[in-house]
Amino acid sequence: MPQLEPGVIWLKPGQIAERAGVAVSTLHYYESVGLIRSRRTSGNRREYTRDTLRLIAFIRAAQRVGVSLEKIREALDQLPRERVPTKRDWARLARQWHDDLTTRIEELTALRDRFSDCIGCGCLSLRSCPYSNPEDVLGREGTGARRLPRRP
Amino acid sequence: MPQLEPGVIWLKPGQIAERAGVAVSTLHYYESVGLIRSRRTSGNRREYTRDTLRLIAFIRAAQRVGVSLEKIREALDQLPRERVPTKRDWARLARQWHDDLTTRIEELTALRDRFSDCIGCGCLSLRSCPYSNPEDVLGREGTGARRLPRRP
DNA sequence: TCGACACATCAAGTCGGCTTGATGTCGGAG
DNA sequence: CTCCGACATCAAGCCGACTTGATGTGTCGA
Repeated sequence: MPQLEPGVIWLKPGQIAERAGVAVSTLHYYESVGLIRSRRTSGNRREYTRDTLRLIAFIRAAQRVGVSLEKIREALDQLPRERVPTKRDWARLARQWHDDLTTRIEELTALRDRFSDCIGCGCLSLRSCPYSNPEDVLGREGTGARRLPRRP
Repeated sequence: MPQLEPGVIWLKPGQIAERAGVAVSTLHYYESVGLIRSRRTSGNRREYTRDTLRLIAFIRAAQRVGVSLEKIREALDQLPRERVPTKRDWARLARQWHDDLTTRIEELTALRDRFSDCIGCGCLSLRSCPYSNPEDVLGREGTGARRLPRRP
Protein backbone atom coordinates (compact mmCIF):
# COMPACT_ATOMS: atom_id res chain seq x y z
CA MET A 1 0.00 0.00 0.00
CA PRO A 2 1.59 3.31 -1.05
CA GLN A 3 1.85 6.23 1.28
CA LEU A 4 -1.13 8.35 2.18
CA GLU A 5 0.43 11.79 2.19
CA PRO A 6 0.56 13.13 -1.32
CA GLY A 7 3.87 14.47 -2.54
CA VAL A 8 6.15 12.84 0.03
CA ILE A 9 7.91 9.68 -1.00
CA TRP A 10 9.32 7.44 1.71
CA LEU A 11 12.35 5.26 1.15
CA LYS A 12 13.42 2.10 2.96
CA PRO A 13 16.84 1.72 4.63
CA GLY A 14 18.16 -0.51 1.88
CA GLN A 15 17.20 1.98 -0.78
CA ILE A 16 18.81 4.87 1.04
CA ALA A 17 21.96 2.89 1.73
CA GLU A 18 22.19 1.76 -1.88
CA ARG A 19 21.65 5.16 -3.38
CA ALA A 20 23.78 7.08 -0.92
CA GLY A 21 26.61 4.54 -1.02
CA VAL A 22 26.73 3.84 2.71
CA ALA A 23 25.96 0.79 4.85
CA VAL A 24 22.63 0.42 6.59
CA SER A 25 24.52 0.27 9.87
CA THR A 26 25.86 3.71 9.07
CA LEU A 27 22.31 5.00 8.74
CA HIS A 28 21.57 3.61 12.18
CA TYR A 29 24.66 5.23 13.53
CA TYR A 30 23.94 8.60 11.94
CA GLU A 31 20.45 8.46 13.34
CA SER A 32 21.78 7.58 16.79
CA VAL A 33 23.94 10.69 16.83
CA GLY A 34 21.18 12.91 15.50
CA LEU A 35 22.45 13.48 11.98
CA ILE A 36 19.48 12.02 10.15
CA ARG A 37 15.92 11.09 11.05
CA SER A 38 13.36 8.49 10.12
CA ARG A 39 9.78 7.63 10.86
CA ARG A 40 8.53 4.11 11.51
CA THR A 41 5.95 2.03 9.73
CA SER A 42 3.33 0.06 11.62
CA GLY A 43 5.77 -2.83 11.48
CA ASN A 44 8.56 -0.77 13.11
CA ARG A 45 10.54 -0.40 9.90
CA ARG A 46 12.38 2.85 9.27
CA GLU A 47 11.30 5.13 6.46
CA TYR A 48 13.29 8.08 5.17
CA THR A 49 12.35 11.04 3.06
CA ARG A 50 14.20 11.62 -0.16
CA ASP A 51 16.09 14.58 1.18
CA THR A 52 17.93 12.20 3.48
CA LEU A 53 19.99 11.31 0.43
CA ARG A 54 21.05 14.90 0.14
CA LEU A 55 21.72 15.04 3.82
CA ILE A 56 24.04 12.06 3.64
CA ALA A 57 25.85 13.50 0.66
CA PHE A 58 26.38 16.64 2.67
CA ILE A 59 27.68 14.67 5.62
CA ARG A 60 30.12 12.62 3.55
CA ALA A 61 31.43 15.67 1.75
CA ALA A 62 31.97 17.48 5.00
CA GLN A 63 33.85 14.50 6.36
CA ARG A 64 36.08 14.46 3.34
CA VAL A 65 37.07 18.00 4.16
CA GLY A 66 38.00 16.89 7.64
CA VAL A 67 34.98 18.11 9.57
CA SER A 68 33.87 15.97 12.49
CA LEU A 69 30.37 14.56 12.70
CA GLU A 70 29.84 16.72 15.75
CA LYS A 71 30.57 19.86 13.78
CA ILE A 72 28.43 18.64 10.92
CA ARG A 73 25.55 18.09 13.29
CA GLU A 74 25.90 21.63 14.51
CA ALA A 75 25.75 22.89 10.95
CA LEU A 76 22.73 20.75 10.19
CA ASP A 77 20.91 22.10 13.19
CA GLN A 78 20.35 25.12 11.02
CA LEU A 79 17.93 23.06 8.95
CA PRO A 80 14.34 22.81 10.15
CA ARG A 81 13.80 19.61 12.05
CA GLU A 82 10.04 19.47 11.96
CA ARG A 83 9.48 19.69 8.23
CA VAL A 84 11.29 18.48 5.14
CA PRO A 85 13.83 21.18 4.30
CA THR A 86 12.92 23.26 1.31
CA LYS A 87 15.26 24.26 -1.47
CA ARG A 88 15.50 27.60 0.27
CA ASP A 89 16.65 25.94 3.51
CA TRP A 90 19.29 23.99 1.68
CA ALA A 91 20.40 27.04 -0.22
CA ARG A 92 21.03 28.87 3.02
CA LEU A 93 23.07 25.98 4.35
CA ALA A 94 24.87 25.65 1.03
CA ARG A 95 25.80 29.30 1.16
CA GLN A 96 27.20 28.90 4.67
CA TRP A 97 28.96 25.78 3.55
CA HIS A 98 30.28 27.55 0.52
CA ASP A 99 31.75 30.24 2.70
CA ASP A 100 33.34 27.79 5.10
CA LEU A 101 34.79 25.81 2.24
CA THR A 102 36.13 28.97 0.71
CA THR A 103 37.78 29.87 3.98
CA ARG A 104 39.30 26.44 4.26
CA ILE A 105 40.53 26.55 0.71
CA GLU A 106 42.21 29.84 1.44
CA GLU A 107 43.81 28.34 4.51
CA LEU A 108 45.15 25.43 2.56
CA THR A 109 46.49 27.71 -0.10
CA ALA A 110 48.26 29.86 2.48
CA LEU A 111 49.56 26.74 4.14
CA ARG A 112 50.91 25.39 0.89
CA ASP A 113 52.65 28.60 -0.07
CA ARG A 114 54.05 29.23 3.37
CA PHE A 115 55.36 25.74 3.56
CA SER A 116 57.41 26.18 0.44
CA ASP A 117 58.61 29.51 1.76
CA CYS A 118 59.54 28.00 5.10
CA ILE A 119 61.58 25.27 3.55
CA GLY A 120 63.22 27.74 1.26
CA CYS A 121 64.10 30.21 3.96
CA GLY A 122 65.49 27.68 6.38
CA CYS A 123 63.25 28.93 9.18
CA LEU A 124 63.19 26.58 12.10
CA SER A 125 61.27 28.63 14.62
CA LEU A 126 58.03 26.73 14.58
CA ARG A 127 56.56 28.71 17.44
CA SER A 128 56.77 31.94 15.50
CA CYS A 129 56.35 30.38 12.08
CA PRO A 130 52.83 31.06 10.78
CA TYR A 131 52.98 27.67 9.14
CA SER A 132 53.17 25.68 12.32
CA ASN A 133 50.02 26.97 13.98
CA PRO A 134 47.52 28.41 11.53
CA GLU A 135 44.07 29.56 12.54
CA ASP A 136 41.39 26.92 12.56
CA VAL A 137 38.37 28.55 11.00
CA LEU A 138 36.30 25.50 10.18
CA GLY A 139 36.85 24.35 13.72
CA ARG A 140 38.45 20.96 13.26
CA GLU A 141 39.06 19.64 16.73
CA GLY A 142 41.80 17.18 15.89
CA THR A 143 41.37 13.43 15.69
CA GLY A 144 41.69 10.80 18.34
CA ALA A 145 41.73 11.28 22.07
CA ARG A 146 41.45 14.50 24.02
CA ARG A 147 43.84 17.33 23.50
CA LEU A 148 46.46 18.14 25.96
CA PRO A 149 46.11 21.60 27.39
CA ARG A 150 48.99 23.41 25.77
CA ARG A 151 51.02 25.13 28.48
CA PRO A 152 48.02 25.80 30.75
CA MET B 1 79.50 17.90 27.85
CA PRO B 2 78.43 19.22 24.43
CA GLN B 3 78.20 17.00 21.39
CA LEU B 4 81.27 15.74 19.64
CA GLU B 5 80.12 15.97 16.04
CA PRO B 6 80.53 19.54 14.86
CA GLY B 7 77.50 21.14 13.23
CA VAL B 8 74.83 18.80 14.53
CA ILE B 9 72.82 19.95 17.50
CA TRP B 10 70.89 17.40 19.47
CA LEU B 11 67.69 18.26 21.30
CA LYS B 12 66.04 16.53 24.23
CA PRO B 13 62.45 15.26 24.15
CA GLY B 14 61.16 18.11 26.28
CA GLN B 15 62.75 20.68 24.04
CA ILE B 16 61.29 19.13 20.93
CA ALA B 17 57.87 18.78 22.50
CA GLU B 18 57.92 22.36 23.72
CA ARG B 19 59.04 23.86 20.46
CA ALA B 20 56.89 21.72 18.23
CA GLY B 21 53.81 22.09 20.41
CA VAL B 22 53.17 18.39 20.95
CA ALA B 23 53.32 16.13 23.99
CA VAL B 24 56.34 13.98 24.67
CA SER B 25 54.08 10.96 24.48
CA THR B 26 53.27 12.00 20.94
CA LEU B 27 56.96 11.91 20.11
CA HIS B 28 57.13 8.37 21.46
CA TYR B 29 54.10 7.45 19.42
CA TYR B 30 55.43 9.00 16.23
CA GLU B 31 58.68 7.19 16.73
CA SER B 32 56.88 3.91 17.32
CA VAL B 33 55.11 4.22 13.97
CA GLY B 34 58.26 5.23 12.15
CA LEU B 35 57.50 8.89 11.56
CA ILE B 36 60.45 10.31 13.44
CA ARG B 37 63.75 8.98 14.75
CA SER B 38 66.05 9.53 17.65
CA ARG B 39 69.39 8.36 18.91
CA ARG B 40 70.14 7.48 22.50
CA THR B 41 72.64 8.87 24.96
CA SER B 42 74.75 6.59 27.12
CA GLY B 43 72.02 6.97 29.72
CA ASN B 44 69.34 5.77 27.30
CA ARG B 45 67.82 9.21 26.80
CA ARG B 46 66.45 10.15 23.43
CA GLU B 47 68.10 12.84 21.36
CA TYR B 48 66.67 14.43 18.25
CA THR B 49 68.20 16.47 15.51
CA ARG B 50 66.81 19.90 14.82
CA ASP B 51 65.16 18.85 11.62
CA THR B 52 62.79 16.75 13.68
CA LEU B 53 61.01 20.01 14.42
CA ARG B 54 60.43 20.49 10.75
CA LEU B 55 59.35 16.91 10.40
CA ILE B 56 56.72 17.31 13.07
CA ALA B 57 55.47 20.53 11.53
CA PHE B 58 55.10 18.64 8.28
CA ILE B 59 53.22 15.85 9.99
CA ARG B 60 50.82 18.16 11.80
CA ALA B 61 50.12 20.15 8.68
CA ALA B 62 49.41 17.03 6.72
CA GLN B 63 47.03 15.86 9.39
CA ARG B 64 45.17 19.14 9.27
CA VAL B 65 44.55 18.51 5.62
CA GLY B 66 43.10 15.14 6.46
CA VAL B 67 46.00 12.89 5.55
CA SER B 68 46.50 9.81 7.69
CA LEU B 69 49.76 9.14 9.49
CA GLU B 70 50.19 6.12 7.29
CA LYS B 71 50.08 8.23 4.15
CA ILE B 72 52.37 10.78 5.75
CA ARG B 73 54.86 8.07 6.56
CA GLU B 74 54.81 6.96 2.96
CA ALA B 75 55.54 10.52 1.87
CA LEU B 76 58.34 10.85 4.39
CA ASP B 77 59.93 7.67 3.16
CA GLN B 78 61.13 9.82 0.31
CA LEU B 79 63.49 11.53 2.71
CA PRO B 80 66.86 9.92 3.34
CA ARG B 81 66.77 7.89 6.54
CA GLU B 82 70.47 7.52 7.10
CA ARG B 83 71.46 11.15 7.11
CA VAL B 84 69.89 14.42 8.17
CA PRO B 85 67.83 15.63 5.23
CA THR B 86 69.32 18.54 3.40
CA LYS B 87 67.46 21.59 2.23
CA ARG B 88 67.43 19.95 -1.17
CA ASP B 89 65.74 16.83 0.19
CA TRP B 90 63.11 18.93 1.87
CA ALA B 91 62.60 21.02 -1.21
CA ARG B 92 61.84 17.91 -3.23
CA LEU B 93 59.31 16.77 -0.66
CA ALA B 94 57.87 20.26 -0.42
CA ARG B 95 57.37 20.34 -4.17
CA GLN B 96 55.56 17.00 -4.06
CA TRP B 97 53.58 18.26 -1.14
CA HIS B 98 52.85 21.46 -2.95
CA ASP B 99 51.47 19.53 -5.86
CA ASP B 100 49.32 17.28 -3.69
CA LEU B 101 47.96 20.26 -1.81
CA THR B 102 47.22 22.01 -5.05
CA THR B 103 45.32 18.98 -6.23
CA ARG B 104 43.38 18.83 -3.02
CA ILE B 105 42.59 22.52 -3.17
CA GLU B 106 41.25 22.05 -6.67
CA GLU B 107 39.13 19.17 -5.46
CA LEU B 108 37.68 21.23 -2.67
CA THR B 109 36.97 24.08 -5.03
CA ALA B 110 35.18 21.77 -7.43
CA LEU B 111 33.29 20.25 -4.53
CA ARG B 112 32.20 23.63 -3.27
CA ASP B 113 31.00 24.83 -6.64
CA ARG B 114 29.29 21.60 -7.54
CA PHE B 115 27.54 21.52 -4.24
CA SER B 116 25.98 24.89 -4.83
CA ASP B 117 25.03 23.79 -8.32
CA CYS B 118 23.52 20.57 -7.02
CA ILE B 119 21.37 22.34 -4.51
CA GLY B 120 20.39 24.88 -7.08
CA CYS B 121 19.48 22.38 -9.76
CA GLY B 122 17.48 20.11 -7.47
CA CYS B 123 19.50 17.07 -8.54
CA LEU B 124 18.84 14.11 -6.30
CA SER B 125 20.68 11.40 -8.15
CA LEU B 126 23.64 10.99 -5.87
CA ARG B 127 24.97 8.00 -7.74
CA SER B 128 25.42 9.97 -10.90
CA CYS B 129 26.11 13.27 -9.21
CA PRO B 130 29.82 14.09 -9.36
CA TYR B 131 29.43 15.71 -5.99
CA SER B 132 28.62 12.56 -4.15
CA ASN B 133 31.68 10.55 -5.05
CA PRO B 134 34.62 12.64 -6.18
CA GLU B 135 38.02 11.20 -6.94
CA ASP B 136 40.37 10.85 -4.03
CA VAL B 137 43.71 12.03 -5.27
CA LEU B 138 45.51 12.50 -1.98
CA GLY B 139 44.38 9.04 -1.01
CA ARG B 140 42.46 9.72 2.20
CA GLU B 141 41.34 6.36 3.41
CA GLY B 142 38.42 7.56 5.52
CA THR B 143 38.40 7.59 9.26
CA GLY B 144 37.50 4.92 11.76
CA ALA B 145 37.03 1.27 11.07
CA ARG B 146 37.45 -0.58 7.81
CA ARG B 147 35.50 0.34 4.78
CA LEU B 148 32.70 -1.81 3.57
CA PRO B 149 33.31 -3.27 0.17
CA ARG B 150 30.88 -1.32 -1.95
CA ARG B 151 28.71 -3.82 -3.87
CA PRO B 152 31.46 -6.44 -4.19
C1' DT C 1 1.27 -20.73 3.78
C1' DC C 2 6.00 -20.85 3.66
C1' DG C 3 10.56 -19.45 3.18
C1' DA C 4 13.97 -16.07 2.07
C1' DC C 5 15.42 -11.79 2.97
C1' DA C 6 15.32 -7.17 4.53
C1' DC C 7 15.02 -5.04 8.77
C1' DA C 8 15.36 -3.98 14.09
C1' DT C 9 18.04 -3.92 18.36
C1' DC C 10 21.36 -4.33 21.10
C1' DA C 11 26.39 -5.27 22.79
C1' DA C 12 30.79 -5.71 21.59
C1' DG C 13 34.68 -5.29 18.45
C1' DT C 14 37.89 -2.45 15.50
C1' DC C 15 41.10 1.00 13.85
C1' DG C 16 43.58 5.30 14.07
C1' DG C 17 45.70 8.40 17.01
C1' DC C 18 46.93 9.38 20.74
C1' DT C 19 46.96 9.92 26.45
C1' DT C 20 47.30 8.13 31.24
C1' DG C 21 49.20 5.55 34.83
C1' DA C 22 52.49 2.74 37.13
C1' DT C 23 57.08 1.96 37.91
C1' DG C 24 61.78 2.56 37.52
C1' DT C 25 66.20 5.34 35.89
C1' DC C 26 69.24 9.42 34.89
C1' DG C 27 71.37 13.80 35.75
C1' DG C 28 72.31 18.18 37.28
C1' DA C 29 71.49 21.99 40.86
C1' DG C 30 72.26 22.65 45.68
C1' DC D 1 75.68 13.08 48.14
C1' DT D 2 70.90 13.93 47.66
C1' DC D 3 66.90 14.96 45.62
C1' DC D 4 63.73 16.65 42.19
C1' DG D 5 62.34 16.61 37.76
C1' DA D 6 62.84 15.07 33.27
C1' DC D 7 63.04 10.82 30.97
C1' DA D 8 62.17 5.57 29.66
C1' DT D 9 59.02 1.62 29.15
C1' DC D 10 55.35 -0.71 29.07
C1' DA D 11 50.10 -1.73 29.34
C1' DA D 12 45.86 0.01 29.33
C1' DG D 13 42.47 3.43 28.42
C1' DC D 14 39.86 6.62 25.42
C1' DC D 15 37.39 9.09 21.61
C1' DG D 16 35.43 9.10 17.04
C1' DA D 17 33.32 6.62 13.58
C1' DC D 18 31.78 2.87 12.39
C1' DT D 19 31.25 -2.50 11.67
C1' DT D 20 30.14 -7.22 13.23
C1' DG D 21 27.53 -10.63 15.41
C1' DA D 22 23.68 -12.58 17.66
C1' DT D 23 19.00 -12.88 17.92
C1' DG D 24 14.43 -11.83 16.91
C1' DT D 25 10.56 -9.70 13.71
C1' DG D 26 8.20 -8.04 9.51
C1' DT D 27 7.12 -8.66 4.38
C1' DC D 28 6.39 -10.42 0.12
C1' DG D 29 6.59 -13.39 -3.89
C1' DA D 30 5.89 -18.24 -5.26
